[in-house]
Amino acid sequence: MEVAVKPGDLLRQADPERLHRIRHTASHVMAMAVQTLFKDAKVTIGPATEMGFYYDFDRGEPFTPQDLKKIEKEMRRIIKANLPVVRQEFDRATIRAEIEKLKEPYKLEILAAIPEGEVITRYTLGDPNGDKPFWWDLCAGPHLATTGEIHPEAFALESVAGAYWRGDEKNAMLQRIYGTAWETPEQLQAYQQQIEEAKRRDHRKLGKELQLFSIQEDAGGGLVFWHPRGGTMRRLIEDYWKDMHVAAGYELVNTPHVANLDLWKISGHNDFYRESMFDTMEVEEQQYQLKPMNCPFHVLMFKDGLHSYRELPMRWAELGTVYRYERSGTLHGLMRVRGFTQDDAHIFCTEDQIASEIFGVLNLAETVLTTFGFADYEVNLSTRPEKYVGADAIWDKATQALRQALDQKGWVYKVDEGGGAFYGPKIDIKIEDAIGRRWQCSTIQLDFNLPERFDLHYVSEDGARVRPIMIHRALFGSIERFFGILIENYAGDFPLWLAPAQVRLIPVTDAQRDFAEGVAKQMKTAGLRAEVDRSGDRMQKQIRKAELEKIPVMAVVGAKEVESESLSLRTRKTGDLGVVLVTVAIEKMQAAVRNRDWL
RNA sequence: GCCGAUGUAGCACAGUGGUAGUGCAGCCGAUUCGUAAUCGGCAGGUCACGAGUUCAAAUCUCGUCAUCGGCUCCA
Repeated sequence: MEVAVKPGDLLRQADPERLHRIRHTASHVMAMAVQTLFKDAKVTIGPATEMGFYYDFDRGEPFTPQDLKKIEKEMRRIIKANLPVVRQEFDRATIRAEIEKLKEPYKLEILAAIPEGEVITRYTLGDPNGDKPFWWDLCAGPHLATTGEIHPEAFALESVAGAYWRGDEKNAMLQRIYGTAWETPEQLQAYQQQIEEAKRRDHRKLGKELQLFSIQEDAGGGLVFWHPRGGTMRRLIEDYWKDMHVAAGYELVNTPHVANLDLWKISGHNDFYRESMFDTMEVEEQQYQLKPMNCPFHVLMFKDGLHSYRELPMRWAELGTVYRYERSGTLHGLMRVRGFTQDDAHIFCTEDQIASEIFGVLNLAETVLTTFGFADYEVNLSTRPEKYVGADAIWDKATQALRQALDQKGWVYKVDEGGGAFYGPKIDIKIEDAIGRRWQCSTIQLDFNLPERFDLHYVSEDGARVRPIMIHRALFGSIERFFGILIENYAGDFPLWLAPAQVRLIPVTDAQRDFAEGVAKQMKTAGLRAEVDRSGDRMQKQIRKAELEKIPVMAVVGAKEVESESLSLRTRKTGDLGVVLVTVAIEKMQAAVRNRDWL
């Protein structure tokens, strides 16, 4: 189901610079409106965002949806009054006195945070000397020239939410009001359409409707149940993943879900990752830990035996299920859960092998992601942070190797200087879905820490014991999350090879039931997932049900079809395909599955 | 975890102090039908859970759990 007008196209026409001014000014207009209506509200900050703006207020009571309507109305009044927006420069002492007059404690904090020597500016709405309304905020700008430049029908207040002052949960909880603003009402509409589209694709909604998975209160939050249809899809995804990895020179391994806490002490996780771990459990007076990561297990396996340089690189892959404590408020469908399966792999190699191994991972990532319809990536390389372990020389060499691999791949990438983990540099890949949202899935991370902590080594050509390089990588990130992204990307309309039920056989009357069952059996033998509608409903109803279940192919069987050993095919993608022989229908579907295409 | 909202049948929702309702789905019966809903009947809920207020609680209060929108964090 394609959207008639692609909202994204309309939104891309917008001028980013002007949008920024509109939103920033809208946030000031909102703050003015709030302080007009609610005298006790203290202002804090109110920036423009990617899709709109927000402003945080300190106020005893939270705002209600009714308040938002009032605020919107007041904003329209301010816009219609067409107040001038004036930038004024101030010296620190004068502006401090002005802020003190207004009794705005947060603004004083903001002022104190402005470095010496920087120009201090305020923006006023309205004329300070006239009798028109007047309001101002300490702000770097930029803004529109007048409030009237905001189109009164191209903005909307969206929601209220709590937010911490300066994003720190130790600070006071402020009341944030989110809004959106655009150049034209058409753009606003397109934006709202896009939100509707995202809602339509919501994996939580589709997951329930299509009976793919559930998360059950009785079991606890963040724990996923894969129902038969979702389970079928997971099997397909995992089988594909395994085949690709074996083909790419990986070996598949399996490791336990719990281990002695001592292991996590050696790995360091018990210190720096404790707050994300489930509590320990006691077994025969020993402490055991549910695993939050797979890496220490693979390290232990590497340690179990002496390795020659001739064995390297060793590539060990595992669909490893890990458990992490996530705070209840952060759980979100499949995207953020407490138990999930990483498509993990660890590569142990020599320093000289880094570049070629990374290149191999990039190629594999591209192959795998493209298969699921993701061909556009945003790639980031993160380099050495302030605090780190490992020698400078190896950091430099490794970072250089990552660059070399990316250049060889020919991918455009951004460098996040100092954004790497303390134990090594990394490459992150974000994929873009069908409606332009970006998701971080793949990550490739060098680790100079674990080999050191576990004292890993291999025997080199000259008989010396050498520390191997450890590369940690995941392509999907987590199967659960990737599945959620897949559902939203395809809006539940999966390509034939992934669809949990590929073809629904629809007998026109009960007289065709046996024939349909026979065809279904034939299809199953041919490796297709076929089902017969045994409800006895009218054909129209059967078609409707299959459409709502988003089954890609419907095969209607009436008296004529039985007579000619054929099927009347109808697909979700292209509609009526006409009558074809059963054998031909099977071949067509098999071909579509092979090509990972729709029918 | 924090701020706010929500939790009624498998699903979508109505019900604001007086014994719990509608549609779809399910089951039974009739219908045997040609590309998105045939008709009739039946059954299904200690109103998330626990406490309290009240003669009386889905409805009011408190607590717990879960979900939703954010904050923070992240696969």
